[in-house]
Amino acid sequence: MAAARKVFLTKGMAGARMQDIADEAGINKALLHYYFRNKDKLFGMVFREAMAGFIPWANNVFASGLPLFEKIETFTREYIGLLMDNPYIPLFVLNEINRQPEKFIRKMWDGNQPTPGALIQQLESEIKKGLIKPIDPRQLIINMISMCIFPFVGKPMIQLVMKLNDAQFRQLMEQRKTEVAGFIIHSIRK
Amino acid sequence: MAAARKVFLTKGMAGARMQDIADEAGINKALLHYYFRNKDKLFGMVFREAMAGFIPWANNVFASGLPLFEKIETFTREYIGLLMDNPYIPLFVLNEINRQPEKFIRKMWDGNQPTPGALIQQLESEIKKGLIKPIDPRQLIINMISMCIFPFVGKPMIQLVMKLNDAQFRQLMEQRKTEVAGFIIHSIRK
DNA sequence: GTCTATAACTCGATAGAC
DNA sequence: GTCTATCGAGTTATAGAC
Repeated sequence: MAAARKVFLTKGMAGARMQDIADEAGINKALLHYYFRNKDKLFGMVFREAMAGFIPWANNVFASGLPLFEKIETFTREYIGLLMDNPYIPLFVLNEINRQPEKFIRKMWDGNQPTPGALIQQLESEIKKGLIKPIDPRQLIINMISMCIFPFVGKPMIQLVMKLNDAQFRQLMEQRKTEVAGFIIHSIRK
Repeated sequence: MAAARKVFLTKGMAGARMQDIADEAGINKALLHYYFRNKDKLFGMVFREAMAGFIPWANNVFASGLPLFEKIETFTREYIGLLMDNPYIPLFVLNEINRQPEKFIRKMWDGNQPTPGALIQQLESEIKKGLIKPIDPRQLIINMISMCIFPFVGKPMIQLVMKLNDAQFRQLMEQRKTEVAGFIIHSIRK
């Protein structure tokens, strides 16, 4: 499974070879098929595992009883931390969802959906009370998620354009753990 | 070329088949090879064309003499507009850069790089003068690009979670053309 | 469980007729 | 230029010995 994770995450479903995975695991193709039956099943396991590591976690933060600003700080800080440890997951997941939307909805979408509903209600409530500037809650959530995830999807491009080595990129992401929340809060605070 | 564009953009290099492209174009594989020699050359043309539509354009806006806030408004509004017309480009490009970084730098990186240098200097200057709140210019640029591009990379996920059909998603993006700049400017204005 | 050998199939690419 | 037919490499998957 560790070998499959590594190969699928970096090469995607279409680009990965069972031989690559077998080599990575130090076994041969036949044994790999013996364990996992076929490529589709193995891929499905890796994919579901990748989603499972993020969605329930995000739901917990969204549905937590934290005050708005603390919730935003917690989400961005911990989400970016999670992505620093799993930088290939976003591109992998987004890719496969885009390439096979029907299959994804049919087979992978198992009631464990991300539900930003609680956060949307919280935002609407605070706007109503006049505590923060008016903004479409959906736009704010898209902004927050974008700023957390995109740097990892665009990592090679960012490193190239800004001339950063891996250590420098890592430092920039470390900085983002607090910067992103600050950026959002500055924008909506009255 | 139109057929190749369509197939490569949606399926990627590894997932695309010459047969798919031939079918899409209404010809056969042999003729496709006759025109473009091989898959790699055809892919290269599509890829370079995809990059060429965005990078020189971004450079022009970055290097334009516009005042800071107008520059941000122009960039976000027009970039999102461009992406609404070419929604598959970002995931396609980011994917191939991630999968083959060496090949990309060697063959595709032809001196036509995006150069946010002018915008970085402008931000540093305005911060020094005390006209906007202090912020790392690199983080701000990453934030801006993230909020423009990510919604298109994550489109199927967003539509699923927020229960939006294509028309509703389009409307949300139309709204973003002004919302994103407003969000940024609120955050850095003193 | 683990291996070698190979079947069955897909896909890029070419040969050669028209 | 355009087609049919086919080659040859690479890939998933299985058969069968140990």
